[in-house]
Amino acid sequence: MLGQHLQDRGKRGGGRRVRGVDLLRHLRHFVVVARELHFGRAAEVLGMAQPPLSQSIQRLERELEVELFDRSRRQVRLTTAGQLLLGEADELLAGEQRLRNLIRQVRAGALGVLRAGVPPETPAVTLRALLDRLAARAPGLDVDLQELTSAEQVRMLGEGRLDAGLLHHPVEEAGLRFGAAVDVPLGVLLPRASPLARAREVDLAGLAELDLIAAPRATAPGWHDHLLAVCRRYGFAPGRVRHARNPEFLFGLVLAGGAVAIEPEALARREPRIAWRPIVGAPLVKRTSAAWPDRSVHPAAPMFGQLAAEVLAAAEPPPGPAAIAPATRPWPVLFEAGQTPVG
Amino acid sequence: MLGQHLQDRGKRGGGRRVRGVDLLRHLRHFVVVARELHFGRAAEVLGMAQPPLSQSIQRLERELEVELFDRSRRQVRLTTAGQLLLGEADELLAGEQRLRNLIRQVRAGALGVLRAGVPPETPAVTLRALLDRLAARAPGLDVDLQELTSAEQVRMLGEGRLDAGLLHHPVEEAGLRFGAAVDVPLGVLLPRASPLARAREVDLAGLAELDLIAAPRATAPGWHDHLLAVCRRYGFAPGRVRHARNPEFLFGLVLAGGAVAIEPEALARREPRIAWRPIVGAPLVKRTSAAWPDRSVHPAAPMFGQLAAEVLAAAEPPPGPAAIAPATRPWPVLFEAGQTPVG
DNA sequence: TAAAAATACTCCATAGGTATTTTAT
DNA sequence: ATAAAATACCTATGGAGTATTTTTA
Repeated sequence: MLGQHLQDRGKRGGGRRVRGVDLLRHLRHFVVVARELHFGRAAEVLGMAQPPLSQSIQRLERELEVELFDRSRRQVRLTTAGQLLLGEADELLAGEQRLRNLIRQVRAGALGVLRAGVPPETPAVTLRALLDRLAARAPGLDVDLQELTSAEQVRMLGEGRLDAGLLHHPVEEAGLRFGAAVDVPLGVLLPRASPLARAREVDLAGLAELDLIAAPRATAPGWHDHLLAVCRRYGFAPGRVRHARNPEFLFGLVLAGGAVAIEPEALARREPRIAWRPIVGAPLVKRTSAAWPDRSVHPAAPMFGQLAAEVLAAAEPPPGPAAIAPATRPWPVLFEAGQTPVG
Repeated sequence: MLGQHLQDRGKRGGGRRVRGVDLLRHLRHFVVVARELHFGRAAEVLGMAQPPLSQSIQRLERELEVELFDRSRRQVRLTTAGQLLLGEADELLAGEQRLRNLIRQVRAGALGVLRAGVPPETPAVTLRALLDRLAARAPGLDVDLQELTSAEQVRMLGEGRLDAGLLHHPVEEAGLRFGAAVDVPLGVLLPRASPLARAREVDLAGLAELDLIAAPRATAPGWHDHLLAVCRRYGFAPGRVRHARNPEFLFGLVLAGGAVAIEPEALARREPRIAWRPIVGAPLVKRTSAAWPDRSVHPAAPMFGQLAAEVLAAAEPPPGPAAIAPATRPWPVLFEAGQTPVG
C-alpha cells in the first residue's frame, strides 16, 4: 500500500476531491459571468481567455455538484441555484476584501491608537481587566480609553472620533456593527430599612407612587425609553423621574427615600446601606455590547468587542456561563450536516 | 504586445502575483496552527506533513506581506497581526461553510416551500409584486405567504415555524438576522374637516388632549413603545390609546373625532375623507425589514429579504432613491484603498 | 450560417510529499 | 542533546493559454 493514492472514484457520496479547488478564485469568476451573462465578455472583464473561464465555471459546478447556469439556449441564464449562490458569493468575496484591508492596515504592526469608549459607571476592576487583556493580545496597540455615555459614543462613532465603544442597548443607529452582547439582570435598589426590602423579590407594580431614579435620558435615549415603557407596562408609572449622573448621587437619592433605582446588583454592592432585590418575572435586563462603525473599521475594534464581552461576562458570575449573549461571532456557521473541508 | 506576459517583479508595491494563492486553504491551515501553536501537531490535525504546512504558512505570510507567527523561540506565538487575522479568518471560513450549506440545501432545485410572513396592512399590490419577483428569481420555489403581526412573526421565527418575515422595528430579539430596511415617514391622520388639517404640517405637541389610535401593543411591542415614547417626548401624552386592528376600524375612529392615528401616507390614501399631514421635524419613521433566523436559514430567505426591500422602496416613491436604508448587504466591503484581485 | 460555448491539448507554478539541515533550549 | 521548524528537492495536478469543434437560433 506504499505510495498508493487511494482515489475511490465513486461519483456521488464521496467524490474523489484529491485537492479541491480555489473557491474564492472560482467565485470571482462566477460573479462576473453572472453579471455579464456572457462568457466571452466576462472573460474579457476578467482579463483571461474564454475557454479557461468556461472550464472554471464547470469546475465550480462539479465542486458544488449543482448547475449554476442554463446554457441550453443561446442566451446564458442563471439557474435558481445560481441566483442563490450569487448572494452568498458576494458576501464571501466582501469578506475576503475585509480581511485583506485589515491586514493592509495592520502591516508592520502599525496599529496606532484605538480610541475606545466605556460607560461612565464601569468599575475600575473591569477597566483594568480590559486593558490588561488588550495589552496581552495586541502588544503594540495603544488604547485610549474614555468614559463616555452611550449617546456620546454613538455620536462620536458616527463622526469618526471614536474607533469602538461599549454601550447600552437598544441603539437604533444605522451604520454601526455590534459585538457579542452581555445581558445583566436588573433589580431594585432600596434603602435596607425600607419595608419593600423585606421581600425576596419586588413587584414593579408595588412601586407605584414612588419616584424613579435614572440617568438623564440624553445619556442613553434608547435605554431610557425602554426602561420607562417596561415600568409603565408592569404597572409602575413613576410620579417623577429623578436624574442621577453618578452612583454617589444615586445612592443619596435612594437613601433619602421616596425613590428607587433599577440597576444591576453589582452597583448596589458599593453601598452597604442599600439593598438590591430582583424584580418579579425579571422583565428588565441591561444589554451591553461593543459597537464600531460599519466602515473604516479600526483593525482592533472587533477584538476590543470580544474582549469586552469576556470581561463583562466574567464580572457577572451568578447566572453561570449562560449570561453570555447568543452570537459570539456575528455570523456563525450554520450547524446543519456541515462537514469541514480540511485539506 | 502579443502574448507578452508583463510581469514586473518589483518586490514591494506591486509584487508579481502571477497567480495568487488559494486563500481559503491557507487560512484553514492558519487557524489550526494558531489554535495548536505547534506546526507538527497542527499538521497531524490537518492530515498532512509538517514541512508543507510550514511552507503553507510562509506562503500566506508572503501573500499578505505580514508576519503571523513569532518562531524566534521554541514555543510558537501569534503576532498581533496573527491575532487580528484569526478573527477575520474564522469569519471568512464560516462564510464558506454557509455557502456550502446553502448549496447543499438547494441541490437539484429542491427548494421546497418558503414560509414567509408579511404585516397585515400590506397592500395587495405590494404582495403581488413580491410574489411576482420571487417567482421570476427562483422558479421552483413555493412561497407560503401569511399575514402575521410582527410579534407573531418573531415568535414563529424563533420556533422554526416560519422561514422569513417582513416586520416592523425595533425588534430586540436575539437570534434573528435582518435584511435591508426601508424607512417610511409617518404623519398624522385627521378628518379633513379638522382644523388641524388646515396646516401643512402638524406639531405633535398640538395634539395634546387627543387620543392616539394604534395597533394593540402585542402586535409589535417594540414599535408601540417607541411610538409612545416619541409622542411623549414631543409633548403629546395621549389621554387614551385606542386600539385598532385593521384600517377600516382605524378610519372609523379618526372620523369619529377626538383621536388621531400616526401612519404612513399610503394608508390615508384609502379613505378620501381623511387627510394625512407630515409631522414637524419628522421625528417618526416606520422601519420595516425582512428577518430570518440566525441558524437553519432557508436558502431563499436572504433573497426574500432583498426583494421585499426593493418592493417596499418602490412602493414609497416620494423621497426618491434615498429612502432605501443604509446597508443593502449586511456586511459591506470596506471602501478603503481596496483593489479588487480579479485574476 | 454565425455567434457562442465546449472540447482538446500544452505548459508551468502551486501544493503536497520525503529527506535533511538548522536552531533554540 | 533534542525537539521543532526550516530548507532542499521531487511529483502531480489545477489553472491558464491556443487551436478547434460543437451547438443553437
